[in-house]
Parts: sequence; structure tokens; C-alpha cells
Amino acid sequence: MTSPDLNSLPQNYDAAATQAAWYPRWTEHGVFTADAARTTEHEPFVIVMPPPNVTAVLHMGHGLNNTVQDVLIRWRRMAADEALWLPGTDHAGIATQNVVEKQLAVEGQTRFDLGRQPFVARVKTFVDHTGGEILNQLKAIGSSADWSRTAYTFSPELSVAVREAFVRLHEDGLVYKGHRVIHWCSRCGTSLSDEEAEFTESTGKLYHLRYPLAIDPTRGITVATTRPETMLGDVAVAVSPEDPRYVELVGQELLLPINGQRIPVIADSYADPAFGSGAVKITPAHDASDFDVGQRHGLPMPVIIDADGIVREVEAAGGRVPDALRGLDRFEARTQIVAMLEAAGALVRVEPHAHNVRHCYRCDTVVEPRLSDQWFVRMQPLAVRALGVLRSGELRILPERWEAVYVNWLEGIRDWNISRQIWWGHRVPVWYCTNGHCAQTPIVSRDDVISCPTCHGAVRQDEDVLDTWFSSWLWPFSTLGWPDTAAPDLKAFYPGDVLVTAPEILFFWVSRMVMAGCWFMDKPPFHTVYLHGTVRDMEHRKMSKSLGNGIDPLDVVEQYGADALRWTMVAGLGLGVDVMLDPNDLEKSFSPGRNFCTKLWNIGRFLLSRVGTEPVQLVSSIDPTLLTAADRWILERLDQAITDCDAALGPARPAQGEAWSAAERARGLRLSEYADAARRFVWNELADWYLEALKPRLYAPAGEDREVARAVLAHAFDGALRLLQPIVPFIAEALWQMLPQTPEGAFISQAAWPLARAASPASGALFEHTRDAVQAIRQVRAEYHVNPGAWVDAMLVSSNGLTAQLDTQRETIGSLARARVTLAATNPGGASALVLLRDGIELVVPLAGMIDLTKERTRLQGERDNLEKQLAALEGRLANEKFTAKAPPALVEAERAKATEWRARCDHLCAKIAELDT
RNA sequence: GGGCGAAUAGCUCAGUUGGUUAGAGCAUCUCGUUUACACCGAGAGGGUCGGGGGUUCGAGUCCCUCUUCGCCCACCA
Repeated sequence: MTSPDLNSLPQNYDAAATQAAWYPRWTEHGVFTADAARTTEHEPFVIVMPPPNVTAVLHMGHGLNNTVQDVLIRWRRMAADEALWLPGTDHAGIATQNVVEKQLAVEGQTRFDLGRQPFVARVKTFVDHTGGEILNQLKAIGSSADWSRTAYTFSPELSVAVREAFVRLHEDGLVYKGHRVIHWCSRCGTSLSDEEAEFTESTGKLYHLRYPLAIDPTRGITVATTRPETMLGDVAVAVSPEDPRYVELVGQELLLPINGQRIPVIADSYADPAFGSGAVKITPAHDASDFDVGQRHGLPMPVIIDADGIVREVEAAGGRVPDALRGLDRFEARTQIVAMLEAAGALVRVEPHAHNVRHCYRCDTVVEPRLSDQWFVRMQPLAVRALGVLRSGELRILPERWEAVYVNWLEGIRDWNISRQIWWGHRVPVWYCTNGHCAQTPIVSRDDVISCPTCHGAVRQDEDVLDTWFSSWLWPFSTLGWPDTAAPDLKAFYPGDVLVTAPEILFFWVSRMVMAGCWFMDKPPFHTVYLHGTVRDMEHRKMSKSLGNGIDPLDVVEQYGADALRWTMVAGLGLGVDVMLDPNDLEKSFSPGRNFCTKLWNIGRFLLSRVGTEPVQLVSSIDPTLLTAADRWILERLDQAITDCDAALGPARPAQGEAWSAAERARGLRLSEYADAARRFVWNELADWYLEALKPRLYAPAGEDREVARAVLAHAFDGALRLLQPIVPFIAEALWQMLPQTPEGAFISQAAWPLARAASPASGALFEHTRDAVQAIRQVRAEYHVNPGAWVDAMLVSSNGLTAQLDTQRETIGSLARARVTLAATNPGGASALVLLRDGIELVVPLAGMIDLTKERTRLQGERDNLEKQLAALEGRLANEKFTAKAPPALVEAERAKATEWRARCDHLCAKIAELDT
């Protein structure tokens, strides 16, 4: 595709230019586009992107999440799967509405000033103009999603799916309208689900109040509360039926201070005799537990706090709220009521109290439990199926420990409040006849209802919208065409494979997707949930806008390149482990990634300039006898790297049918191990050893051997780039395009994932001796401070049959270690340094005049002492009959062999030390 | 209150069913600009695997316990 001037490649990798050059080409050539028709011949591999909020701005959490997904999808794309990564955005009801409401506030307006239709139109305009920018930002980090399928939870298509799901669940008897206490955010003006009302620990106060007996005000019952303002809505005081202190008071009436209401003392096991006074005030409309008590006892349920958090008589509260308190904010009312209670002598005492208070997950306002009408989904039947697929192995969660959390949540699942009293979202598809005399019940409908089917009068649609998560839980199939079950994409790509996300939304989203998938599609939407860690700063605090400890991924892309960003994410990513980044020192966090790219670039720059553009032979077609020890070694290392990468990443899907076997269940998705294996190959093996060993051959005149060297080199680098492509796609593409064997018009992004060769008898073991020898000579040189430029003599002493083979390595060893290498059958002795290598080979470096006999003796003695200690332990083990009897025979055999070798080494060392002594 | 996880080199972490002399990256120290790379190369130092106890021929790995930290869940007013 490009015909580069290999001699003029810049010394440093130009990330910005490469990204700008290649991303558009990939998309233009449809590299990321999946095709349902091809799934007849290729296994589909599907990841649905967790849709970011449509108004979101890219942060490191997105960077991590999408890098992981991209690595997996690029891996499978190369492995010849029909890989689909389906992107999109979430309309994020409350969050998006809040953003626009803030804009309005600047203009001095509220959404009510605009009215519903104009407000929704305004949000839509806002989203159309500025929303979804995050998807473009994802492109900047190299995300290879199939943008042609970009979905949106509030699109017309997905709206159809949402209605279908609602209506079908209603038909199944799982959607119902309930009148009960729900979590209410008075700032957002809506109810919230249990998951959206987050506990945060706070230190409040516990107020002890005394309610006098109606018949004898000198006696009374003391109750404790953290929310004294709710006392206006108290309808009873509950005591334990078994509590001797109160047994005779059950059935009596108490006088509620301030408003003088008479409330009964009731017996209910909800009251815990061991806590506080053992008596608990009951406010059914403003506490979920109290609501249950109220239901059991048929108590009235006065609502005394309205939707805006203002204290007033809202419902069934006649006379309960004194005029003086009406219209006060709930917290202001608290202060007033406490003062009034104190004045009335009803405040026994106040003490500090640490407890958890629910807050709105969108705006952090203290949640008010409030009785109201809401739509609910009965979750238990759905949860049963979601539990079943985990138990059967059709679904697994990594890291495995999250499976217990998932099970625990599903087993204790409660009904899901899906209605929200906001305007931005899917309208509840229920219509009511406006004719008060008509018998028509609420109409739950897939299609808009224009008139009452019974009286043909006017109808009005339910005012509420649905929880955003009610659209996102359908995401794995609504994005593929559901409810049209004949949709080609749905048939080809459902169920998907892996879901990649953070543990925070396990309940919000993941569990619910599983439930929806099992209910509507009869299959879980994926077989693997991969929960990655959280991006944190150096103090282990979660990165967040409010803490100001965030890192903008686009800054990193600009300063270090997208590949460096991705490398940092992946290389540090142990399974489920948090990623620690330093917002005050980008260099510390991202230089390893950049350095790796620079290194890779320079490996390529040198290698390509030596290999050139002339065609190379296929390695498989080369006569094996022409391969040098180094050639055989690097080919073997490549095979090992491929095996290691495969083992770290896979299996991609359950091998046997649709369920994971116990053996497979915890395997794969070890991204850091994968990155490590690939890096080790290209840097520590290919560059550090093979390239260095090869230099003389590459600079030699043209000939058969140079052709072999070129072929092996090109092949090894090609393999390395393929292994690295999923992590660092830009630089991999740029370099791969310059390899002579790369086909015209091909992209590494869709090239084949490398396969390890079948075991070859031509082993690379000899080159290990070469490396041993080189390292030993270098060690001696460093130890004795030999002038770096000086050449030394080095002798390899081997009395066994390795001599002839070692002879072939003399030149390589010499050039790598700056040594004149000779071979001998016996150690001539003399003033020399000795290093024992493997297989009985000795390395002798005569350093006449340089050697310090005392120092050398100390060094050898240290080595011997250490070895003898290990040997003693080993021989002790071998002398233990229990060990030889019980340990696996193969292990015992290996230990025996080891003992023999160590004994020999010890003897060698002793002999040398003795020689130095004389 | 219940459940779960973590504690291994100065830092961030690997260590697959118990079985080589416990590894990597970064950091540190020494040396080096020899024709790919100083964002590099060569060499080195550094860990009684949180404490204690137990099982076992053998424990970083399994069990108990303690300490510290973290996460999830929960109606104790």
C-alpha cells in the first residue's frame, strides 16, 4: 500500500500522523463492519458497547472500558470470527434532563415554564446537536466499533422495543401499578429505583421523643427517630408483642405532640425490643418499613411531604400539619419541629448517630421515602431464569467472585420501580379514558391510543416516563432489530459473547440484561461478563470530576498517542484489578506505553531497512537445514509467544455447546498476561537477542544465508505485529504495511491471527547455550570492570558431545559479548574467572593482570555456599522416604537429576576454589 | 449487621489444580553513546510472600485465628 523510504523513517514514532492516516482508511474499507450474511461461514463474536450517556464526555473509565472491548474484538476479528462491536449511546433520562434544566436555570426558567412538549423538543435539539460526541472521542483511541450500526436508546427503533417489552411484561402479569412507598428525589422531581438511591454514610442525630399516653399524660412512650419532621405523619407506635414493658399499653392511645393527633400503640414484631426504647414510631407514608406495618394493621397513611420536599398536607393528612409549619422545606421543618418539641417538653434527648442515608445517584439529594403511585416490574420470575443460566454455566462472570454478588442480589430481588416523573424518556404506554363514567380500564398498548375503545371519548396517556434502564436492559437485542424476530442481525448476532463493564453497574444493567435476554429471547445475551477494575489516582480514589483528579484521555492521546494510552490500560490490567494512574504525573503513567511504541518503532525501522522491500521466502518453504540455531530459536519463541497469548486471552467461547465447563470457566481474558507475552517476544527475544545475533548476517553480502535471515526476520516481526495489533493497532498497522510480504491492500486489522507451528524437531535449544555464554561473559566483564570497548578471551569447556554444536556459535557469542571464543575439553586453569553454565559447560575467562584472585575466590565461595545450602535441602528431601513414597514419581526423578547436577556444580566450584588457594 | 476480596521487592502487580533457587514493569545503583532505539543497551542490589497456629513428604498457594485496608448488600427506628 505504501512504499516507504525505509532509510528515512523518523527516529521517533509519529503517533498523531499515524492515527490520522489509518483510522479513516479502516473505516473507508469497512474493516469494522460486520455482516450477518458472513456468519454462515464464520463464527459470530459479538460485544455490545455499554452505551455512554449521550451527553457524556470521555473520561478514563470510558478509555479503559473501550480499550478492553477493542482489544477483544480486534483479537477475534483476526481470529476469523465475524466480529461485531455494536456501539451506541444512552438517552440517560434524569441525567440529560438535569443538564438541560441547568441551562434553563441560567435563563431564569424551569421546565414548567416551557411546558412538556417544548421542553422535550429542547432536550432533543440539545442531544441532536451536542450529543454523541463521545462516540467520536472513542474513535480517537482507536475503537473499532461497527459505527454503521450505532444505536441510541431513544431512537424510534428502540422505542418500539421498549413498548413491546412493557406490553409483553404486562401481558405476562409482570408489570403492575402499585401504591407504595418509593424513593423520591425532590430535586429531580421523580421516583428512583432501589439501585438509584445510593447509601452514603453520614453522621446525623438521633432524636428521642416522648409521646404521652392519652389517658394519663404523666406516662408515655419514648421513641427514637433520625427524621423528627415525619412525626407529623405518625399514625401509631409499634412495640414488640413480647416486650413486657409495653404489653399493657398495646391498644392504648398516645397523644402526638404538636398536632395533638391520637395514635394507637400496636404490637408488631417489626419493633426490636433490644433497640433503643423498644418502641418505634410508625409513619407509613414516609418509610418503606413503616408502610408494611401500616398495611398489616390497616392504618391510615397521611402524606405530609410533597414532591418538592415541602411539608404540607398532601394526602389523607387532614389537620396533621399545623399552619405554622406548612410550606416549609423538610429540613427547615425539622429544625422548627425540634424546637417545638423541645418547648413542649417532648424532646427527651438528642445524640449523634452514624447511619446510612440514601441519596439520589444523579444529584446527591437526600432521598425522601414517599407514598405514591408507580409502575413496577415483578422481578422474581425474571430473576429465576437469570440465576438458572449462571448455575448451568451458560453465563459466567469474571472475576468469579462477582458471581456470588450476582446470585445474592437476584435471590433477594425486589420489584423494580420503572416509572419516573420526569419528561425526558420513553412515555409509559398506558392510556386512560378521560370520561369519568366510562368503565374502560387503563389501556396498555403497543400503538398510540387515540380514543377510548369503549366510549370513543378522549384518552390521555400516562404522564410518567420509564426508567432509562428499562430501555438499556434490552440493548443486546433491541439494537439488532428486536422485536422483529426475523431480523437478519438478530438471527445472526444474538446471543452475543462478552460483556465488558465495571462492577458498579452489575445490578443496574448487567443482571437486568440477563433477565431481559432470558425472558424475551430465551437465552442470556452473552456467555461472559468481564468486570474490569476502576481507574483510580495514586491515593486510590476513584477519578471523578468533583475531586478534580481526572485525566482526559484525549490529552493522553495528544501527548503520548492512542497506542500508548491503550498499552498502559492493557499492560496494567490484571483480572478485575483497579488501574492506578497519576493525574499529576502523566509521564509516570504513560511513558511506558510511549516507550514501548518507540522501541517497537525502532525495531521496525532497523529491521525493515535491513530486510528491504524485495520479496522474502515463506519460512515454511525454507530447507530446515539452512536455519541457524538463532533462526530455530526465534521461530520457537514465536510459537511460544502465540501459545502464551492464546492461553491468556482465550477460550473465546465455551468449547462444548452453550455452557462453560468447570475447567474453562475461570480461564481467559488475562489482558496483562497477553500484553506481557507479546512484549516479551518482540522486545526481550526478537530485539534483544535475535536482531543482535543476526546483524553480521544482515550486513553480509547477498546470498542464500542472508535470504534465510531476511525471511525469518520478516516472519518473526510479522508474527509479533499480529500479536500486538489488538493492543497497539496504529503502530502495528503502520509497520506491517512496510513488510515486504504484506499483500497489497490488506490491513493487519483484519489479517489472520498467528498460529503456532506444529512441534518442530529442529529445536532452538542450542541458542540457549549461546545466550548463557554471552550473559556469563558480560557478567564477568562487568564484575571486573573490563573496558567496554576491549575484547576478551573466553573459553567454553565442554567434555560432552556439545562441542561441535557450540563451535557453530563461537562467532555469535563473540560478537555479542566482544570476546574471542575458543573451545576446549578441559579447563586449563590459571588466573581466570569461571562461570558454570547448563549441561556441564564451563565458561572460562582468562583475565591475566586484571583478575583479582581474592575477589574471584569470594565470589565463587559465595556461589558455592548458596548452592550447598540448596543442595542440602534437596538431598534432605530425597532422603525422606515419605517424600519419595508419596510425591509424584516424575517429580522425584526430576529432583534426583537436579541433585546430581548441583553436586557436580558444587564439586566444580570446590575444585576451582582449591586451585585458587594454591 | 451480613457477605466477599485483598495483604508478595521502595511502588504497581503476576504467581493457573500445593511441587525448580518466588517473577515482571517502574524505581534504585554501576557501566556504556559499537553503524535501530539514551523513550536505549549491559550488569547489579533488593522479598523470613501481613502476624500466629494447623494440615501435608512438601504451603506464597489449603484450613483456623488475629491485624490492616477495600468492595458489595442491608428497613434497626
